[in-house]
Amino acid sequence: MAKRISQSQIARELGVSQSLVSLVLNGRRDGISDKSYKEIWQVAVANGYVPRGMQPIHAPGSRSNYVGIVQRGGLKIDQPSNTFSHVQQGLFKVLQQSRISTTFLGGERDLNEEKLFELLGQRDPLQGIVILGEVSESFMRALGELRVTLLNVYASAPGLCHSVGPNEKQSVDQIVDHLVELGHERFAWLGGNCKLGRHQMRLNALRECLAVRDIKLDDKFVVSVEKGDRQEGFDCADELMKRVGDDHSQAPTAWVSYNGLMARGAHQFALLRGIRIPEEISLAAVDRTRVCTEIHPNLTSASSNPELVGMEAAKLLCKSDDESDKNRILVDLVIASEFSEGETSGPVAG
Amino acid sequence: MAKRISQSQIARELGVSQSLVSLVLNGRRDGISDKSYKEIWQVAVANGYVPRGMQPIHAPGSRSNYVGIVQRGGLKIDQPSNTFSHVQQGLFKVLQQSRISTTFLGGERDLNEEKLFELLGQRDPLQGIVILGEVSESFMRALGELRVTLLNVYASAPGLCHSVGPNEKQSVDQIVDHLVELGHERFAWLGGNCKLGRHQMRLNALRECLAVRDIKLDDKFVVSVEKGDRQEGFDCADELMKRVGDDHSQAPTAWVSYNGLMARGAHQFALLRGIRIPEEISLAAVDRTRVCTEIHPNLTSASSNPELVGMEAAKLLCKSDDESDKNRILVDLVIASEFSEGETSGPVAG
DNA sequence: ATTCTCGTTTCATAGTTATTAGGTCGTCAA
DNA sequence: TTGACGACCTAATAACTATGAAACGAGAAT
Repeated sequence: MAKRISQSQIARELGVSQSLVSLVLNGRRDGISDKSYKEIWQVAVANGYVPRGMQPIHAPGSRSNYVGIVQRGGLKIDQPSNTFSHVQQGLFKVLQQSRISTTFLGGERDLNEEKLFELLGQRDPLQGIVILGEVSESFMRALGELRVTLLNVYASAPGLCHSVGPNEKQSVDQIVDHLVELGHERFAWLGGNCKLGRHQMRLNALRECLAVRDIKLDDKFVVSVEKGDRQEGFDCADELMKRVGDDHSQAPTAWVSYNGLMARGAHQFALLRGIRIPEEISLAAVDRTRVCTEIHPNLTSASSNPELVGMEAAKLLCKSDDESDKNRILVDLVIASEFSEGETSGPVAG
Repeated sequence: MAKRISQSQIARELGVSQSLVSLVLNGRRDGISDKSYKEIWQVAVANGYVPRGMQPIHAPGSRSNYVGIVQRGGLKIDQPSNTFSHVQQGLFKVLQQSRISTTFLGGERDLNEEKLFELLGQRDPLQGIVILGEVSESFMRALGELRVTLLNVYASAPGLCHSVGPNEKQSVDQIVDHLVELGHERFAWLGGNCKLGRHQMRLNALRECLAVRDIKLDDKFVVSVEKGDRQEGFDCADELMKRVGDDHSQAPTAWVSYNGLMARGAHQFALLRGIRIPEEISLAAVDRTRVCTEIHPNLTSASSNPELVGMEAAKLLCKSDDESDKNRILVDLVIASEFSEGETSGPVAG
């Protein structure tokens, strides 16, 4: 580690006295020329001068004023209508009671190890960082280098940090239960974000929940695409109907979609094609965000309440420093799923 | 001003040596008992010990590490699909280059003067605060007490702070121009957030733009409601069609909506009722957010790009301290509007 | 009991920073 | 020319902090 620079060195470099440097760096302005003031600060900062006596970064268990937020790659701040904005709302609700505020650090793509250090090096330490969604392991390790409590929501990084997530199995089970009770036996899957583990979890859960009830999910009616927005829901429904073709006897009567946004897209597709929901097709989504109820018809849906996910995450972060460092026990919370019957599901036709 | 406390005083208070205090406050952990470490930090912080050599606050043109964000009442973080998330994206884009991050302070409702002081009293000062939307003057004054640069987007508080906003007149003019060119002469307004000045500005702009072209906006076809979300668009369209009644001869052929969300709601209403867009009705929105293009049909729309609004706001904040305090000149920026022809507008029927 | 070891703390002092009284150098008016 | 003044800066030194070597004390090993 290079030796720290001293005020005297700064003074020598500029040909002034150490006294002057001291005065300037402590903010004295009267009786000091603007030129000196600026030059001295400039040299001080450029040479990485740091104050003596205390490095606030090392303060233990001091509640910091900030919690950082990092998003998985592929998301930008301006596409938030999904789950994560609810998570943030939950975080905010709890954290504001401790006068902690949340700060957005960036997305997986915007950040690398170097940038993270730059970003966090100089300011007061964060209470923790919440990672929204699934990020690469290398990225997670880079975050780990920061020696800050990490917490991953809607994804887990086993062994690397805490996590809070939804109960996918239960959500899908609630949906299937409801649809089977209505008489549905032929299901379709409208899948999005298919590269994410989350998609696989939901689809697998669907297969298993159907299997338990002696129903097989026909691969022909499993449509999955890369993203998970409204348009993708529309496209999936389109593709699904193409696969169904003219033989309607075996066509699925219940569509389960990866999330609420896609369900809305699929619903719009149905409206355009004159497919009546819920009379002909029942539509349900694994979701519990605002999109389910933002407009009629409300979506039949089940998932863990993302606001609760955020609230639990916040509680975990607030607690984390009481015991902290020693007992590095990682917590994985699974939030219970809630089911809501909407206007997009009904008894099977005929 | 009270005299600053020294390491030796901390040491005396705890009955340890100054050396130990020095080691601890510089973050040394090996060979130091946890008890000492915590006690020393605790006393140091409690007594307001500050490091020597430099007070970064006084650095000239020192950028703070944070910009605060405050939302108008009536919005929560989890209902962001609208304009402001784009604004935040723009802020982020520019600010991250200066290693500044944004931090959410709360909504107009969550905050009062006292809370603001609590929130900001102890941490390093903010580079500035961005106020999203229209807030009460008393709230704005409370913010003013913080002695931080303020900037209002999508609203202006004349004489109190900077502002950056869209060019409503131009947006509406572009829309009207486009629709009139297509032959439309009978217009309807689907208005939302009617209590906000923004709504009035847009509606007035529409009246004026039509007047210039010798078209009168029939008050019968001006529908305005309190909120401005998808459902409200649906409801407005519903109400509008009720007012049209059976006499279709004078029915409006062009619907202009307050924003994109409401246009989507109105579009869904049209789909349900079998009203064909754009064949029977042309639909346009004052908007430039993702909602315009998130799914087909793209909306015909015009407005200032909210991301640009955010970017300009960020630039203003970064600049604001170079000259800063002395010349307290308030800036009001108006961002040019962009028009985009979508799939929801077409030549008038007949 | 003695010696060793290890974790913790202090001593002693070199290295840095704060502060006050005073110096230098233009400028301006008598 | 002179001296008063103000803006800017430094010398000198008091005050504070950092750090390697040494000390201390509680077990563990001999």
